[in-house]
Amino acid sequence: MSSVVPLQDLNLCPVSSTPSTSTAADAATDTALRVPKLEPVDPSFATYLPQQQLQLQEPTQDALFSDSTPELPLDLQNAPPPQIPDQDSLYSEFHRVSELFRAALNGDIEVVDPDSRAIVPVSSEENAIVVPRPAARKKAFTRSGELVRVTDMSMKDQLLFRDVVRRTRMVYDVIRIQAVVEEERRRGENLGRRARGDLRAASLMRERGLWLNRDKRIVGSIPGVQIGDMFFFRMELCVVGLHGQPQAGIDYVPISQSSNGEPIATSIIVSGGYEDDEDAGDAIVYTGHGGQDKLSRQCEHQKLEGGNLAMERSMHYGIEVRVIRGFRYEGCIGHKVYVYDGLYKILDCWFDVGKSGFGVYKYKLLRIEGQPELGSAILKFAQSLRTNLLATRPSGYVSLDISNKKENVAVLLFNDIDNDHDPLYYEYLVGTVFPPHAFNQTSNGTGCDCVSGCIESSDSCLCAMKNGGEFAYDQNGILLKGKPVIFECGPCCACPPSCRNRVTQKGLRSRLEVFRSRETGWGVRSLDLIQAGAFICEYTGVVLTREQAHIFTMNGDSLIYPNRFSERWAEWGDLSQIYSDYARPSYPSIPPLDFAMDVSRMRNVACYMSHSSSPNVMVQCVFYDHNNVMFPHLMLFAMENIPPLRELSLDYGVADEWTGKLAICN
DNA sequence: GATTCTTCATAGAG
DNA sequence: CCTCTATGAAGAAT
Repeated sequence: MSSVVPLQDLNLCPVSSTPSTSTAADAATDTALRVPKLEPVDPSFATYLPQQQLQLQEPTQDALFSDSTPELPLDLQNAPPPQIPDQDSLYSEFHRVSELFRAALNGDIEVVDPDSRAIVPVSSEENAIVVPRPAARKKAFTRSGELVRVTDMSMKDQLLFRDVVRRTRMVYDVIRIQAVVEEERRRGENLGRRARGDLRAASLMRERGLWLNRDKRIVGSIPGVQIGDMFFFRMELCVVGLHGQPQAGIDYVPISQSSNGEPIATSIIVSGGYEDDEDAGDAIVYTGHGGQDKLSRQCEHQKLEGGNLAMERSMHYGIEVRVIRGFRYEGCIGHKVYVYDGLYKILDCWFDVGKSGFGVYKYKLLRIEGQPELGSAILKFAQSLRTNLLATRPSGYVSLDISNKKENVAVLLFNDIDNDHDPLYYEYLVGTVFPPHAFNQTSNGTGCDCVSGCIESSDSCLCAMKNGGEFAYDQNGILLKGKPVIFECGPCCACPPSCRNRVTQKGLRSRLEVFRSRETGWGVRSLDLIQAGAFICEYTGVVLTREQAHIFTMNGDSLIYPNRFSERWAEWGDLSQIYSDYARPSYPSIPPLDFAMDVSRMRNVACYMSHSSSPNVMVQCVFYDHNNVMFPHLMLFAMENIPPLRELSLDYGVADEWTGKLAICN
């Protein structure tokens, strides 16, 4: 069970800032010692929790946002008083998300605390006439200043919050990408400033009350955000609640909202914006803000105010700070990536003369021990692997390409824990082998005739029509929306290979590595950062019809049954609840998958992926070389940003004790 | 409350 | 590569 530790009484008991090697949990205990009035966890919370979990057991994207979603009432000041008991001690973010789901699932909308930005009923007439006043909105959207620390998360809680965060980020990403696509479609291919999808997504989600963790100011880790998680935009950090400032480097509770009149820092971004920073990973010397001109040149002395004072106060009270690092990163959208690196203690603070000759405040931070490995260090390590593999990791590589150049990117085989070389003994299968009659359909001859490339705005592209009048991918090959099936352009199309509607047929793009682990046997990870919605690889095998599978002599568990994969694509990209006027085209569907795949002799990377009930990879059915709806390609896409060297996982859709991978590969 | 100020963004142009 | 500029949004301060 989770509990919330209020920090509001911290002014009563200042604490000397001794260097600490404690963990976050220890830190909570420290606070408990310091704060005489530690509020007990609300008993009602205990009964609340299981209910919450029940609510979330069958979450669908549709359920997340009901049609009757959230228009805020015009005048929040006159709104009825909150009906929520014990609002102070309840972890209200938990509550708010629960209410979203409850309302969406039952259609039964309750009045909830308007300050929590949960669903509030509004009559339809009001809704129709009124444009909400900005002022009213502003008030409703302000962040709380109440400091809490979330401790004692059970495994169930962690999975729950992980899922909430994952889906929130998925919505953010999809709005962001679609905003850019729409903007381009509207303007045609004309020049002009590109739409800021990152801003658009954030503001839209803000209107809908979908920003997380605004009801409390969380000290320490954010539920559902893991060390090493990667983000491409500062606004996304705001949406998740990891760092609430869209530009500023220090996030803090301001004096005006602080219970004791002192500002308290909760998170910082280390992004190289100040020349006096010194970043050694576990230890950081961080520069305060201020004193810069418009060109980011230090031109005057910094003052001990705002975030600078907040940092000093956090040090004084021994409050840990989240650290997010920003890097330039080629090959990703925006060319910048932000990595959550965990919690740091502020050990020291002093006023120093910076390189510019002007005075700056400096803060010595040390990473709290006992946390998972530094995400940014892994990123750098992976970068080094990509440029100089064997120098970086001299031993452990069993093969530098198990595909034998069949894939356009080498697939590595790594094992540094035992002598198992198993994956070497299978023939590498780049594409699924379908039975010959799969290609004998009359519909095979259909393709589009967009000689100069497919443009979906024109009605002439047959392939766009087949996909419900739109393409499945953006210009970077990112999946916009999961569908029962996707038709890419194929050999019968007149469009060039550069056509936007050809993605999975081009094969691997990221450097994958099959690796041996003590926990999960063989697994798969990537040396490259994989963006959410990106194509990863096909799940290949030799297709057997039901009859063939039946007479097949082998043990049935060694076959892959594609209809068992859980249909995660349905969670990806459905925004019909965000845009109320969103026209949902009717997508073609296909009959239930009725074939098995033999991977006993020929296989590719995919079958080494581990099973997870909260996977980061999903299956999407795709056609490109034939149109026989009985036999789609099983294409794997990233469901979230997958950091380099993090294990890929699939929901095989079976009971946890049965994993396809284990049955097949071990 | 409304307005001003600040800010370790972003995208594109030169 | 770099440097510069326009646009932008949130939150803190006033």
